Amino acid sequence: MVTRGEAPSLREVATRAGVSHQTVSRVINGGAKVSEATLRRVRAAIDELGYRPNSLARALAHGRSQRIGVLVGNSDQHGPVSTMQGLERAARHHGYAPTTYSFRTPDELSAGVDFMLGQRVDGLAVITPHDAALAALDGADLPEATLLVGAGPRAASRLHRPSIQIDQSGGARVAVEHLIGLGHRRIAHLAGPEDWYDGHERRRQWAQTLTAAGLDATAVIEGDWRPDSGHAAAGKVLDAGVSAVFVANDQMALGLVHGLAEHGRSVPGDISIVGFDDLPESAHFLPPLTTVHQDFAALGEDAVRLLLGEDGGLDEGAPTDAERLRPWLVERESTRRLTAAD
Amino acid sequence: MVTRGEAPSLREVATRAGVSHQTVSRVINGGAKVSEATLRRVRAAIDELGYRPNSLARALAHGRSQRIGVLVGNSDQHGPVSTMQGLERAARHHGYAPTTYSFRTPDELSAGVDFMLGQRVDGLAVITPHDAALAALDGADLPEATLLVGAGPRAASRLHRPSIQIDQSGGARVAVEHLIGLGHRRIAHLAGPEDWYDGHERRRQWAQTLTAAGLDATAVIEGDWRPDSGHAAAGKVLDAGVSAVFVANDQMALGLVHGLAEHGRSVPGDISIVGFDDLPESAHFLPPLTTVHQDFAALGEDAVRLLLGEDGGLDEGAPTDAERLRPWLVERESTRRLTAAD
DNA sequence: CGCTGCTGTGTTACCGGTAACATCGCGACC
DNA sequence: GGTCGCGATGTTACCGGTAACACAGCAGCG
Repeated sequence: MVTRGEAPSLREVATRAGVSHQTVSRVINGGAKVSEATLRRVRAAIDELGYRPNSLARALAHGRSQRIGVLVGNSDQHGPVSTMQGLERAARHHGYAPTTYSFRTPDELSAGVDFMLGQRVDGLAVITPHDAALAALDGADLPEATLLVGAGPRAASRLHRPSIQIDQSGGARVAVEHLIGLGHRRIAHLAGPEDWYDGHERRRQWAQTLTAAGLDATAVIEGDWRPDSGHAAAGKVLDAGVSAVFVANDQMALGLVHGLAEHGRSVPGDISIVGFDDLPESAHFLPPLTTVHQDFAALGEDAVRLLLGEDGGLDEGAPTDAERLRPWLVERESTRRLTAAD
Repeated sequence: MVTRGEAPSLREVATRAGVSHQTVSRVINGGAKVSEATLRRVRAAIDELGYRPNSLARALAHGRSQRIGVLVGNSDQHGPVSTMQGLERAARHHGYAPTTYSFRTPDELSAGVDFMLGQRVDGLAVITPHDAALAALDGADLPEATLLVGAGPRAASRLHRPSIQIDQSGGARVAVEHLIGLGHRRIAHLAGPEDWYDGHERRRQWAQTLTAAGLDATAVIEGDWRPDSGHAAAGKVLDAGVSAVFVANDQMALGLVHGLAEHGRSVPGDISIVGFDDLPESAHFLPPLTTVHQDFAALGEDAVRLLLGEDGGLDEGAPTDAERLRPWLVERESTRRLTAAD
């Protein structure tokens, strides 16, 4: 059973079992009518030779590769990585092997599409909320079965492909409403880049929620998602004279807390903070961060379902399970209620 | 150039250009002798049809898939993920397409090996420092060209495959020596699980460095890498009556700082802490964490070089560039010098 | 001027599977 | 008892490339 060197082929198994190669094929694929005796002989030959079907040949022969391509951008961030992993597991669960390709620049994304086309993947998921990256897809001839993950409906309609994403604006709303509910009236936003779908949506909904509550929505500081930019924003946050900040992700929230500490301000004593993402670390920040949790595993699951359809094809009509992809607030200790004394 | 539906094959291009399919093959592979005129005609046909070589067919035909498999365990941790990404980029740079498969249990690892065998990958990298996972490989028939990444020499020799890893013990040594140099005499270790190669090595070297300095090396608390376990260890750390702790990774260090804060202790005021990994967030922890930085991109690079060899085969003789894979200390603010007053 | 050798191109077989159809043996039915 | 029908198996072609070899045309050479 242990074989070194060249892998045995189906015909070698056939010879050894004294049957035709087609019969072996029937055995490994099951279902077809094979007599009990032949079945045993073939199985024995397979074991003795350590035979393993060549999935490349199989893919070539019946035209479907049983593989999906996953292009993922900015794979140093929690969101994309988690989505990718959720998607990978879900794909495998459906009998598809994911091939991933991570890109950093629009050019690399184009190269990734080319690569996937060459690989003849049965479906393609593009995970990125970054408009500039998505722009690289404008001219490209995407596979029919392409799904945009986290890119937002605008990019989706431009590229004529479906998209799926966690409800960013719902997440932003619960975050801001939480702060309002605690009595905060002056609430800043430390935003992600405007040309990221999630950055854009969180900012938009922050403004809208404040406006709906009759509050001022002008204190916006734009960061780049990284902790350093949160750290650098501390001065501006103080200048804005707010009592609370809705930060577009946990990494920047961490940097901001750090920066505020350097200015002698404490969280939540002087300023309340709500983040977004709920990193594994966020529960142990000082103070533990109140944040918005997103279920990336569910996103990956739904993405695969949407991409493959129940019958293996891309089914545009299938509505995503919106309830399931709604993020929720995780209350910890970085926010406090404003009292009469404030 | 934009094509929908079935992708054109090499023979269709040939027909359109009025040449044989072999000539088209020569054009796309370059190198061979093709006249200027035919070259142009074929190129034109390729463009018009939007032809793209089918990499599956190619792999099948000349027996090498130009792909390497990457099996990665515990892909929720910084280390494995970073290694994987470094490896992915390096592989692509060498003209190989990585197929990744993340596993959580030993069984999934076995399934992953099977899968990769079926995919006929030219090389296989197994990224995990976890002994229990590696044990699943004992009976498996690994491809000849298999490289263990981060598994340590013991597992490597047991499986008769080369391994590569960052110098864990060197990293632990600089961390502990840093604390000793600051005047600390009672230094605990918040360890990773003993059946992880890196956990084991860091612990071993912590003990050895202390012993070499004539200090006591008995205060060990074992965690599970996650922040929660660091948080839970705070009480035990205090009971140990130490002035410093070498923590086996940054996540647990974060949890520990949090736990100590709940006990009214500050870092580095009461206790100095050194972590390991240098997460993107660690510079903004409160206090910013002194830690050991590992260069995972370089590890991935070297891994691919080792796996592919300069000539494409696995070259066991090639020594890894030890200098390059030595981690280094990043001094920040979680440690302080003990003074006469202490 | 015929042979040699090189250049450019075509032909055929093959990689390892699957699909479609052909064939064979045997029990059931009229 | 001959024919039908079906289950079990074999044969052949094909997927889309690459490899090895064949072959035509032409320049260089003795």
